[in-house]
Amino acid sequence: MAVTLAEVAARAGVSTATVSRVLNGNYPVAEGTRERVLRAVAELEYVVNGPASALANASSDLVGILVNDLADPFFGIMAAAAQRAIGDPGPSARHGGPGPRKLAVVCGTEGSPEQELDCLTLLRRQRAAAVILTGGTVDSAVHSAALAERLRRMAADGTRVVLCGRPPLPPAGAEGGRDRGVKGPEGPGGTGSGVVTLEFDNRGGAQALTEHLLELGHRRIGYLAGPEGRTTTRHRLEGHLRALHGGRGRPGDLPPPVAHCGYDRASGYQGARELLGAAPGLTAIAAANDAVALGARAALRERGLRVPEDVSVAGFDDLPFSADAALTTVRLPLREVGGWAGRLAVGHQLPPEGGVSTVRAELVVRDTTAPPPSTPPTVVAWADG
Amino acid sequence: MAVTLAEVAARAGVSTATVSRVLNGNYPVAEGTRERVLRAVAELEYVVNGPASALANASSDLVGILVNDLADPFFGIMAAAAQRAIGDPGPSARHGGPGPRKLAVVCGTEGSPEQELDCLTLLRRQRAAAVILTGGTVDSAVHSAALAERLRRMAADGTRVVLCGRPPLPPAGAEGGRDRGVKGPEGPGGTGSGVVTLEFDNRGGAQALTEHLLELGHRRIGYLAGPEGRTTTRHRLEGHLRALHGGRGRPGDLPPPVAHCGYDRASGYQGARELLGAAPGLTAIAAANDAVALGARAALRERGLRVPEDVSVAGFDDLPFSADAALTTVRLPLREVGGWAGRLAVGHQLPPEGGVSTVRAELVVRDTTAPPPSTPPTVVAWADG
DNA sequence: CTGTTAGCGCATTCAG
DNA sequence: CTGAATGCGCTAACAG
Repeated sequence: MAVTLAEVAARAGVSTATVSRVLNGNYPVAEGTRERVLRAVAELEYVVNGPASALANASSDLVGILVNDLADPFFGIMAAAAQRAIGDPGPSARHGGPGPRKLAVVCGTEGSPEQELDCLTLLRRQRAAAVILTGGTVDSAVHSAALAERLRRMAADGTRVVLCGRPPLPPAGAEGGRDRGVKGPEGPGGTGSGVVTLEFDNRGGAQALTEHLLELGHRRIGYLAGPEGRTTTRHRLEGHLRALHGGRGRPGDLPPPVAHCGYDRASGYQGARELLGAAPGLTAIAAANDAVALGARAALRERGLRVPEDVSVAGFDDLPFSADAALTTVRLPLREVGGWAGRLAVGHQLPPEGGVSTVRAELVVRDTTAPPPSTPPTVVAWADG
Repeated sequence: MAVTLAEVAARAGVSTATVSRVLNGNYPVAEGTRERVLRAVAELEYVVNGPASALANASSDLVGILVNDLADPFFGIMAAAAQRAIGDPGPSARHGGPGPRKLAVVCGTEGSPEQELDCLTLLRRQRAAAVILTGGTVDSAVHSAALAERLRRMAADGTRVVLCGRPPLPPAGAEGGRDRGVKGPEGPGGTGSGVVTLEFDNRGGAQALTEHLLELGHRRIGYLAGPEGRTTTRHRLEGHLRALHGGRGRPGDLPPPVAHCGYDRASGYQGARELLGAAPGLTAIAAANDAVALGARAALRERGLRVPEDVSVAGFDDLPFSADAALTTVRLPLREVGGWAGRLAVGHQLPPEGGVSTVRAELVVRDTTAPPPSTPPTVVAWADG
């Protein structure tokens, strides 16, 4: 059904071994022979059979990138950067040959642990060379133990595993299953498991943001957290609370107003309405991400509140549209980290010491935050229930 | 390095063939045997070797989804829907077994023909079961001929090919290369090439939108087209011009104000400034997509123009954030079409008659369009050059 | 119902 | 430098 190595060999008047050698460029071949082979390849429009090749040398050239939400630019940006880095020939492009370029593929998991595991299984089947898991995950001990187990096994089998924007795996701990005799040459030592982690400093970023709000003079700050039970949500919330309790702005006795919602704009809109209903005196709202912040801002404006004159609003991530909206937020170098993850996945770059690196988040102050009004803002009733 | 079928067979006390049979569930196996095998599989945590399997039956369970921009929700939404449809067991899930679930992977091409071709090569190598190409492409005869050639070859080799939100392939035409003897059993007849197309009615949508503007009374309508040389850009622009020239609103002698820009929000912001500079009397701006429209709106507001009181603004696509922004736009059922494409790719659904289906675009009127002001809007100077 | 036997297309020893 | 031979892990005929 498709041209094979043998046909090329026949056309070039050589053996399959020779063709294989020129194609892989990892073995000396006479120039003349080489040319004839290349010509035959071109004429026949030969394309290597990936599966056969993968079978023969026990590994494919495919790298999986797992994302929680394909439609969210937060993931899109990282995935695109990682993919670009992976497609890149890399520094080791010594031979003129095209080299074994990898195919980076992204899979959406909808943030569900089950789908994440499923996806890993499918990639494992394909003997993927590496997998990159992006973004936070469900904040559950059993899930993370299962996932860690699985990831460690893959790493031990030679698949490179990189966590990107996700906390490190929990320690091997607990029921460390029997070693099934199979004990191949343990891969790169280093971090104990071969899994490398590029973690975001979500706590630090959120803390810095809330501190900024406190410094401006805000004392009653609402927080729109993301969906409950996710690591990113929790870490950012922790940072927020730490700022509240640690800084000068001890906000009295009232518990800090917090509402959970989704990570999308519509959720932010809804969440802001709840928050205002429950805690009317707010002069600022910090959100778990930019989309939520923008939704909140829309809700505020609808209620007749000006941003930032009456109420300040801030987000997290600094996605492209946030700059355009002049949103105060916390910048995460998504593109850079994605590229880094990609390079790690294909071995173009060495992992950080200890296998874990924490990526700093940087406060970006723009136009949606300002000192609170001297008199509490006037609030009109909602248009509807 | 990994558990193989043979090991499972040994553990279960059966032959490899039997194990293969229970795993594929496509052949009768005694209940007792079946159980033993399944147990062995579980105990050994066996995972099929994809490449080996693909090699043995000349096709893998992988489906490629090509998108122009991973970070753009326009593609994200379609890709996510397609992926979901592909992961779905489908209507033919007769056996309780997990069945041959497909792995849908998305690859970003940055809209570049070269990368698109590269990506197809890599997928071809993997013997992908199907590929879905989403979104418009470069509007060049040579590129589309090359791509068509390639796609037809893949289709002939048994790969299912579906075009999603992209115009149909040009006819086999011109230099229809010699048939290299290889003439496998021609796939599904129908459209001649086996390539199925789900096309968006970009012209019709754009036309309807501009007609809406004309009906409101606008006579001087600016158009923010997307990047030059792309099919989507051209089709939408054509629809706009058709409305202008065909309808009641013959806009006098002046050529319609059109500016090209990128597909992102920042481009829309920039483009709107250009447009206003070149054609000051505008009372409405139609944009190639929602992101551009929102960028334009930001530029207008910055200039002190109210939307829609002074100037109307409209987009295209109806992405989620547009509803929240109350943007008048043209709705494309991205999720639905993506799902459809996914089902076509895995054969869960039959292709449309003739292999081509045009998906209607629907005008969605919201709050950013209104009749033009009775007196031309007052325009203040830009803050900077 | 189940075991045996061939390849699938390629990379790689091992000889020349 | 090159060719012949072997096996990767699995599926698909064929026998039993």
